[in-house]
Amino acid sequence: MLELAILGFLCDVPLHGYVLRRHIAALTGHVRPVAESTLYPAIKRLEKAGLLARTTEPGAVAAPRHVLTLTEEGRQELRRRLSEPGQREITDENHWFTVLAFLRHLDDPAAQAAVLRRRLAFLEEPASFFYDGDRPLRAEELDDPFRRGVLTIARATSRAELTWLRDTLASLGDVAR
Amino acid sequence: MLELAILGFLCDVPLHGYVLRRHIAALTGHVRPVAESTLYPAIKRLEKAGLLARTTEPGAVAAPRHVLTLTEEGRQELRRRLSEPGQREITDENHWFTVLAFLRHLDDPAAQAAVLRRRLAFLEEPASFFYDGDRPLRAEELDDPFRRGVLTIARATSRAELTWLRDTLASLGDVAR
DNA sequence: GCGCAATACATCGGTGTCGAAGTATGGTGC
DNA sequence: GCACCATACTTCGACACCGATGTATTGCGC
Repeated sequence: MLELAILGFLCDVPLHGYVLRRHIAALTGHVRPVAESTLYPAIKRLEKAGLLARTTEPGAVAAPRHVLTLTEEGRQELRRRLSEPGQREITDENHWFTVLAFLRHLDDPAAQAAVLRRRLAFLEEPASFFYDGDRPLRAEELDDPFRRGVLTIARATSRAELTWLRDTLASLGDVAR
Repeated sequence: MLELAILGFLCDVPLHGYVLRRHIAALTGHVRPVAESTLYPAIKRLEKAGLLARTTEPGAVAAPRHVLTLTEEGRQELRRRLSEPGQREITDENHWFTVLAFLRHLDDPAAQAAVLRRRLAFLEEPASFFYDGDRPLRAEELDDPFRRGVLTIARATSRAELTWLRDTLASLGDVAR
């Protein structure tokens, strides 16, 4: 998720670590802050893997800055991660939103639609948080107001996302089935 | 989050690891599966900390089962974690839902309301995923349909949750301010 | 009688993440 | 002139988490 965000931001324009950090903080920071000591090693990993290159510039205001540029391999890897996301990227909203934030970098509408369809399939299968044996419980069946809240909120999210997914798939020229 | 779920489930009734695993899978598994090799060490941690006790029973169907019971310290720790959740528990929906799933174990309505108010405060402060400088961008201002989706979905979730939060706070006898 | 799934738990190496602290520079307030 | 903050990046130890693999038992289908 973090690596995807790094690749995604650098795909637009070269950045140095500090600005990248602020970009990532804006994207996911209010929900899940990223520590500096997580970001910089992640950058190193990606650099070591040849996905991004670093050129040192004298710091405009402070310490020397490492301007990071996505390599061609990095660009390919970004497209690979976007077109073949892991299951966690599909099911976990935090990860999913990161995929969505950069999905435009996948220039093939069919490939974009394929990713959206995976999320659609996930949302369409009946799943709950609370069960009576194997039977998913509906909000109305719960006494607990807090658990009822979970289902109420999840349902609202799901509904909004299903609508958006179907609309967007249609506008991508995807044939509904 | 995992530890909270373990404590929460065991607060109701003693369970052995395998059943606990299925309970947790039902609660959060469709979004974020928990590996066996994560659950059992977590159980050991909690046991070592004196939060739960283990009694070995001959397995009804297979290997001997370790029936886990929450100790009095465990019960206190659960209440502590519920009444003073970390910031991540408030901001990250995955964690927040786990808190909500067990918030009823906090028997004081005022304490429950205090937790809900923290989430309310978080949702009420203006935050986006995408910015133009410091100014949060609205869905309508985005060209990217996928980023627009993120904002659309997040807004729907936020709206539903705010409604639910205010209703529930009112029914808990909490005075709106 | 054999394979296979489900039950039930344990171990282990690799790695991602975090908190805390450290280094260094330049600008601002007092 | 000095503290303090923002910029910009690094190092380190601790540890939660994961995938793979192992062990053992019971019950089912064929």
